Amino acid sequence: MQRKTFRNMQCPIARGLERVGEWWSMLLMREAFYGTRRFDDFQKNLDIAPNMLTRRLGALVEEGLLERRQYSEKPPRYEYVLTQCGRDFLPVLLAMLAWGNKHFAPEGTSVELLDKETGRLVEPVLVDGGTGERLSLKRHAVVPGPAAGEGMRRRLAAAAGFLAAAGDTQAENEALAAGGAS
Amino acid sequence: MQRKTFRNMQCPIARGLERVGEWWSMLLMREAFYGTRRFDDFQKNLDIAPNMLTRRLGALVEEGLLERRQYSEKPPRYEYVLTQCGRDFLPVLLAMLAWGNKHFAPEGTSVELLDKETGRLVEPVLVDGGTGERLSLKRHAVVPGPAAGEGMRRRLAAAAGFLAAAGDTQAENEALAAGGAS
DNA sequence: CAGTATCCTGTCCGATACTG
DNA sequence: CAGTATCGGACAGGATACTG
Repeated sequence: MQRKTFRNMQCPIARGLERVGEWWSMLLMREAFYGTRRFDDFQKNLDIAPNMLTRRLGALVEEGLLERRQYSEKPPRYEYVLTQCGRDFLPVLLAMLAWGNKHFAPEGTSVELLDKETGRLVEPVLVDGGTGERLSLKRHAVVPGPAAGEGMRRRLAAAAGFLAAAGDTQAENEALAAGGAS
Repeated sequence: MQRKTFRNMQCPIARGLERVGEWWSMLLMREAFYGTRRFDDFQKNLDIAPNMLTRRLGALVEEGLLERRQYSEKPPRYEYVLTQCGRDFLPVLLAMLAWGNKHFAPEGTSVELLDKETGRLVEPVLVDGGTGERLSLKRHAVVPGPAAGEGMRRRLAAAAGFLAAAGDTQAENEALAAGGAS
């Protein structure tokens, strides 16, 4: 019973983790966004063993993040391209990128986001698409959705109380808004 | 030599993964944001074995995401609270939440984000804090930073070419902007 | 309540060799 | 070029018992 399966859990984060929780999965996704499509390129760029690559690639295909597409008849050749679901994963990657840059690059950043129009560096921030407001613990809360079970409702009720309270303190107040490099 | 260490890699995503890549780490962080501070509460809420909890909690403390704080003299009692670095991780969690809700909740969502002022659901979106523009493959690019080595520069040069090209296609054009539930 | 101490197992991952 | 086939090791994770 090595690992519990999170699939049946209500938490969307756990469900997401179920698909990209393996060590290589997110790195493979990063590569896919960099434009890598071929087995061989994945292997060279990531320095991953071929059998592992086969497994992870296969898993991502099965989960619907990548699509295995034949691009040559003879010899038969396949490439791996992002599906819509896979493309929607990009924000997670960019949030990770921002976080990594902010906290784990003491000697300076190696990868950055650039606004090609202004030529300035991008500061990735999470906002509400509807209002444009930065997500903040003061204004926003985590609430149960329509499919939430009884247990989840109780959990979130407790959490909501905390989040509201936390919003009152200055430190935690700012926390939610800060997405990346200050 | 079980797993390669990503610590020395230039990629900020890999570096981040090094801290929260274990299965339980992100779930522990989620719990911390829900307000869980005590060992026992983590255990009950996550249904995790106590030895594993000790290990993961200790790792997160060591990585600087959590702080172990004594809140009682006698008997000595400790609690685990988010550090600044830990709080800055929230955007990643929320991006995951949005992605999970969008793609892996066929029977409806169980956890949602609410704007307490308007009473409307939040649509988490990643934007450039400077310009307020949604991140898009058309307008934004990944570029090497000051600390990028030669290898990284070459990699990103190739990637930038692809991303620019991808920005021309409609599907991939929209992809970057969509953070969560449409 | 907040862990520590053991023991066990699954599997993630690495290394290497081989194929159409 | 794009994988498949084996083999092994390390460790994440589980179960359970025990302590101040």
